[in-house]
Amino acid sequence: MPLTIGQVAAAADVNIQTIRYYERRGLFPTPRRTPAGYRQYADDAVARLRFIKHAQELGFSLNEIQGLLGLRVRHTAACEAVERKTREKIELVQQKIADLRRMKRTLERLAVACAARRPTDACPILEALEDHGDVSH
Amino acid sequence: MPLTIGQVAAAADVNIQTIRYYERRGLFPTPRRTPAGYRQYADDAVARLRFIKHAQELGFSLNEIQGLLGLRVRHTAACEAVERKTREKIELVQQKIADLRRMKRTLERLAVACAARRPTDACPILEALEDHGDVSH
DNA sequence: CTTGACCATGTACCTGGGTACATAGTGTAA
DNA sequence: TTACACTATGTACCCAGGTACATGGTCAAG
Repeated sequence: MPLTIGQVAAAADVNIQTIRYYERRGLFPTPRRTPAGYRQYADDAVARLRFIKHAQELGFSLNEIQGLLGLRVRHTAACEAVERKTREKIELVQQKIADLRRMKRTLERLAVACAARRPTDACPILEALEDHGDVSH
Repeated sequence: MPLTIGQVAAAADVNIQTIRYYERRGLFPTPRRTPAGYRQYADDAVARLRFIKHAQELGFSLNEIQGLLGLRVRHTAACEAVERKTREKIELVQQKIADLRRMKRTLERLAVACAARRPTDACPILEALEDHGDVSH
């Protein structure tokens, strides 16, 4: 027995508007309608929303997720492509981690300099940020 | 001798529109004008833009940067506040790194499962994403 | 004195990922 | 049958951080 959009939204803990937004974006297939025009969903709609949310948590954009969902059509044949995309995403995530670590080291260096200042010194953090030199790399 | 907005933009490698945008946002003081209405900047405008860019690279939003710039008014007195904000930002960055590491571990687990699949299996990555279980944590 | 590069303003547009609101139709339970 | 919750559509709005465009004034060189 089919679900209404509200039931799907509640089950997946998502805003109704978000489902319609996904439909417009092409992330969600256009569902069957009741004679009155109400959208009718099967249970797999909830699974699809969960898929999208999980993939988002893993750092995939909606466009990327759309690609992943598109690959699902022919399951076995697509698995290699999905794995390739996953490995590409791992690379990106690793790069982000490296950037943030660099950022963190710089911030720590600045905080330490600040803590070590003599009372009347100018703020070393602000000066470092103004510096012409390469603060962040 | 004062600089035009175009000279400042070129020196800091920033779009002219961006400088006016910063002015609207309150990140940039309203500069003196020539009789014809042209903005006139001193050299420190370039330093200010570099400050903003460096701080952005370090993960500060424009609102946060506005706060930092505001603190510059009374230099020595503000240093402690700047240090505090910097340490808060370090915490946030550390949190982001931890999130990304978690994300990376999950992606790696999925990629490995995918590589180990038998030819006719369904794709374990897609199944894991659909799963009701906790994929990302 | 005209041409072209620069500057001014205001407004609209962009990406990403939605959310909100107005207005109208529907379904159901007391 | 009337009240209320739910759904439909279309449109506008939100955040951040800008970018682009239209229209007009200014300045310096030739």
